[in-house]
Amino acid sequence: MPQASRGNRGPGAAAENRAALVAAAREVLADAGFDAPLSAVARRAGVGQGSLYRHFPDRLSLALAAFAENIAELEGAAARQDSTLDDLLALLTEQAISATAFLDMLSGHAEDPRVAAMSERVTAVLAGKLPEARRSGRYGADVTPSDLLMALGMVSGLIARSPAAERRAAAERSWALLRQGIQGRGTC
Amino acid sequence: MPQASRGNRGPGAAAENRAALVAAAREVLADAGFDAPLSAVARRAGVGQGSLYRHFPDRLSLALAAFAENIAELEGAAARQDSTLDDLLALLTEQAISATAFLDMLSGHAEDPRVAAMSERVTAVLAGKLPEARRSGRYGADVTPSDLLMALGMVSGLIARSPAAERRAAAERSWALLRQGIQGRGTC
Amino acid sequence: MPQASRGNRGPGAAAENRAALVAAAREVLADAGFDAPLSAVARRAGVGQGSLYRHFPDRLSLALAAFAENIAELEGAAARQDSTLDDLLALLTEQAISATAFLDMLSGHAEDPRVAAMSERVTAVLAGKLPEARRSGRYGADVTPSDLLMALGMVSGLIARSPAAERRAAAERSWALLRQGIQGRGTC
Amino acid sequence: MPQASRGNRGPGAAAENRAALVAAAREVLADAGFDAPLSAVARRAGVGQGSLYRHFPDRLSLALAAFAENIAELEGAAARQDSTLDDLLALLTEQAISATAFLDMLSGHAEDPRVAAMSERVTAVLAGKLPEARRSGRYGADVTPSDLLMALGMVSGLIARSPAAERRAAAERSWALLRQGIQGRGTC
DNA sequence: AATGAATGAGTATTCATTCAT
DNA sequence: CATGAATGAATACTCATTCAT
Repeated sequence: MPQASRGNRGPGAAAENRAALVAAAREVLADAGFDAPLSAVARRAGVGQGSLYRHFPDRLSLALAAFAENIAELEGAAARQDSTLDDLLALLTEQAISATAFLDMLSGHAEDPRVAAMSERVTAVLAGKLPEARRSGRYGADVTPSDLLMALGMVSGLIARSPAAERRAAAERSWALLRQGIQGRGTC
Repeated sequence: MPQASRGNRGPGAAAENRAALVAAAREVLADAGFDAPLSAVARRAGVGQGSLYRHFPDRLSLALAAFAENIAELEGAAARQDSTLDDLLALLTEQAISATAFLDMLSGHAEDPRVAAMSERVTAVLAGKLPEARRSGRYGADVTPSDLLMALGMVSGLIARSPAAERRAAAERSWALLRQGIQGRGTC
Repeated sequence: MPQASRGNRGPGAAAENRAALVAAAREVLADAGFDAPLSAVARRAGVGQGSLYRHFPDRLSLALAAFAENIAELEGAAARQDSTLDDLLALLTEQAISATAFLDMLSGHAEDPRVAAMSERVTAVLAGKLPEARRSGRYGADVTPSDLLMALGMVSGLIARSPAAERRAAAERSWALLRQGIQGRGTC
Repeated sequence: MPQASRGNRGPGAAAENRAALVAAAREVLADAGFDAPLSAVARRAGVGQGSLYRHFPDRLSLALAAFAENIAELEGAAARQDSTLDDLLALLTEQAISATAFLDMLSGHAEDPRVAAMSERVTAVLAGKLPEARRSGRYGADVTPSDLLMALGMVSGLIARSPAAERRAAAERSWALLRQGIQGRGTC
């Protein structure tokens, strides 16, 4: 819902504007995907186009800011001793369900150093929980953190193309498949 | 390479035009993805924009026609007695590598009945080879044809976001993961 | 004065539109210079933006079309047996007075092959009259057609920065200087 | 190279800011021409936009300040007894080569009284050297200081539209033409 | 008086879609 | 039924100018 123009509220509004832009970007990117019109973000933030470009000179920098919160949440979860790799993947999946654009960005712009850094943070977090997860037997010895990131990208891509109502189900089905593998467990 | 305009060749050219549009769509959608400008298709086909819309009232109907050939090829392969499920998945993966738009369409527009019908044909083909594949031990007992289609969609989504040069590698990595599963095979 | 929208008048309007665009471009470029907004041209022509871009994919192609008439007029004048080099330069000066953008384009975009071709045509026309002009004693033996084009560019540049009311006077003063030279004629 | 922001240095910084703006304007106008973005000037000066507008309410007043140094240099050169008119024109030409915007401003905004005053100073300087120059025979009896200023404007205009690498050559060719005149020297 | 952010109008360009011939 | 042009909405991006602090 576009805010009414609030006039020039001066430099003091900078932080407020930035926050409004980030919040608006979260919503707009969630709704319309990574390629959503930036003008829509400015409009929803109740902020002039110019301010958007001042704070975020390109789409990627806006998206990175919008999803910084996702990373923070993830790292926060990882910091809790009792959290497992499964928990983190579940969290990331929830994030993907509410905004596909997040993991889409990670998979789709790997060449950008800022995106690479963000991917790295995700990878690091997953890597931290992997040894224990392997011990639990739920993760194979040869699964790497990078495999997990790729899997997340695949799940996210699938979600992105599912109608909103079916996203959770799609996520579950795809994780089930990824866990078990097509070959299934040997009958032994 | 855009065809030179062939002038107004009159009503008799209908079939020819349709074929040219389909061929052009294959190329353009492969190059520029599912969202490629339709004008580019008409241009490459050497056909007026109006004719494109007459034959194919919307993007989806054009894409369906463009990829009908993929399905035909797939069914042809399935008809050969000695072809295995692995062969068919390999073929579909090759198709995805050369034109991501194909499987993207199947995953991304499942609500359209024509797309659903096409998905159905793919599913049917896979289903036909599945029992034997299970017997070979390479596919788990609980894997459904629909799982396979979903997996294809996931692979295709991943490919779509990879730079062209890395697509084959991405496809291989993702299939490896999907086959084996994250849990790996039990040690038994 | 912007025309009211005339709706989609169909392909038959193509030539009419093109002509309207060229005419509008002549006026707009004359008024606002070579960098005038293209949207103003479309508006004045009473034509959609898209049509403008269809006919003229870039600014230069529009300007070239707009000033093709200038060249034609020049070549027409040159074709008359009794016309002199002075006449042609006077004509070009008049053209520059009514639309600086013409010669500005020739001086300022020499790298474009289409512009180069147009400059070439001007040069050729001047070259044709130069021998006789030299015999008349009004042009030095060492003056080349390219010198003349450069001189035209200088005059045009001067005109461009003069207020409209003073353009003719500026043109006259500058030609006087260029003819006579700063050193003046020796007293002999 | 843009200066790092120096923070709010308070009212005392006024003179310093002004100087920084002038210096920045010299560089930016030289690089990007008279129409360069003013924001670029403020940025390079390391000064807020507001300060720029406070010191220089419009583009012209900034440009005038920026080029005051050119005038000073010119008057300094003129003050040396052994300097000739040729020297001064050479100096002005060098100035035009390094920053077209200077003479462009003089030719293009003659209606502004401040610009007129600056032109007047240039004219006066040239006028001072003209009698002697005439005696040397290199300048005709009827050449006025105002002619010289006009010639400078023409040369500058030509330079402005030449690629940077060709500016010196263009200046030389055009001065050659202006000196000699199109008619050349009579054979007498 | 300095700062630096806010604003929004303006411009280029693209493309889906319609329509006269 | 083909043609190809017309249309205009949409979008990215830039900058001059104003203004709260």
